[in-house]
Amino acid sequence: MLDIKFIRENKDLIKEGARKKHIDFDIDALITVDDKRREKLQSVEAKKAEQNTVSEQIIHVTDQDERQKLIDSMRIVKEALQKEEEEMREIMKEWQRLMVLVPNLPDMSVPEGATDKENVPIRNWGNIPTFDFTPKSHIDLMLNLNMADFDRGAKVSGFRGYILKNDGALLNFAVWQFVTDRLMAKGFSPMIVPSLVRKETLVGSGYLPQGEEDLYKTQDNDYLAGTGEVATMSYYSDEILKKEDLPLKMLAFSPCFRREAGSHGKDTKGLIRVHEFFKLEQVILSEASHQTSVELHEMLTKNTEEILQELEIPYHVLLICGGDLGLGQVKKYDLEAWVPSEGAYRETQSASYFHDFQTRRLNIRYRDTDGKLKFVHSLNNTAIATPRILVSIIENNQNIDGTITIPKALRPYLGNREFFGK
RNA sequence: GGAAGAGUGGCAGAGUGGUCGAAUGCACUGAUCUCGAACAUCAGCAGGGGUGAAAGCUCCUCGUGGGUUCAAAUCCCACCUCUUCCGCCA
Repeated sequence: MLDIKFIRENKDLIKEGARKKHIDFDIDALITVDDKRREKLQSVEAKKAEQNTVSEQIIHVTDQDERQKLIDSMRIVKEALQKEEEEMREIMKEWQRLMVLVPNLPDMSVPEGATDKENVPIRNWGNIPTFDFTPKSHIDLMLNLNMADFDRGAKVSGFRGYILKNDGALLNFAVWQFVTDRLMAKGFSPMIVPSLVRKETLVGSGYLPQGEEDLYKTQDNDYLAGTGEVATMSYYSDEILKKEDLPLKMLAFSPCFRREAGSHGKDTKGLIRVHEFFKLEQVILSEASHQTSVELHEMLTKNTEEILQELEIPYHVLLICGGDLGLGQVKKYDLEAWVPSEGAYRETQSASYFHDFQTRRLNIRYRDTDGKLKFVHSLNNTAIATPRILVSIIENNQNIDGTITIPKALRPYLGNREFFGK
């Protein structure tokens, strides 16, 4: 959500931003509704002011006739006021509906483009492995080594179900612990946050009402969140933070649930796209400064790159184009890891910043040195998502005999073994 | 699942129909005192909106949303959250 004053004063910027994001938004319709809102507001307030003034008189008037006359006159004002307030409610409904559709402004450095095809690769790391044999998919590799079970996963859990077992389970634990250690060393506080959240929590973080389709809902009208960001951002909602505590760096672990409603037929096998997965998410709340947001965004991206580098996974970084940005995002980098069986990079991490777009709705503020309350800035980036990242770890490190070389960084977490399958 | 109670400013806590945006204390800020600090004394100190160049004027907010009333923190209804007790369970 943006500030209506800012919107009114920067109509052209908003228009240009929406164009760049390829979001169809009629700003003039919003301005028209806002004009109505202001007009009605003034009229309502004038009546209330009258009501307050006369109420004051009623208290002090001793003459009973005079008093009754005042009360009668207020009865008329009251009726008119009730009618106008009803009109105001209607206006506000429309106003709010439009306000949550206003896209945040993309950064200058965001490239033009309509779809993910126009995202711009800005750097590569690592050498794509060449195999003198036909590389197997993680599905075959894991089945052969008894690290996973997909048939029984589907039997138990349904479509896209999976079970990690033995070294597959241990590898997952190792990845979590490794990433947690690295980010704690960079000042992130580890947290385990709920996936089962209230509707208000999702509305506050902007995943509802738009994202209803992709969320699981319980019979108590709670939801299963698709990312730990939801609970983590809401953690400080309606609070005033201390400036000296900023930036708050959180590393949130949570199970994540996605219905994948729009992805039927995509990635139907294996661990790439599943309904239930786990994520360690970096979330930052910082002072309200564009410069700080930019610096922290680069830092978040670097953190994740370092993790992939230590895991020895070839990846590239994409600068996301306007049309592929979310409503609130100012700028986003996606990291994609190499998947040999597909001969392609697949998205594993995503780093964005929002300025105060999220925190305005969540009402997270701090008192700045000038004494004013300001909305904090928010940023987030995946630290690691499992089991998807296991795909790249396993496939890139496979050997001709079907064994898997364990990346050095993970060995301390796996009893200093060098291989799976030996 | 059953029963009872509670939600007021950054925090604690008073306030049961009009003089209440709200006593008091703590915290915080400034001044005085001091070589400096602590102590003490004095003063200031909720958030948001409208209008205005500004000073100012004005509206809203006592968990949330409705209602009663000329008038609601205060009365009524619904919902949310928390606490305590009983039951059940890990």
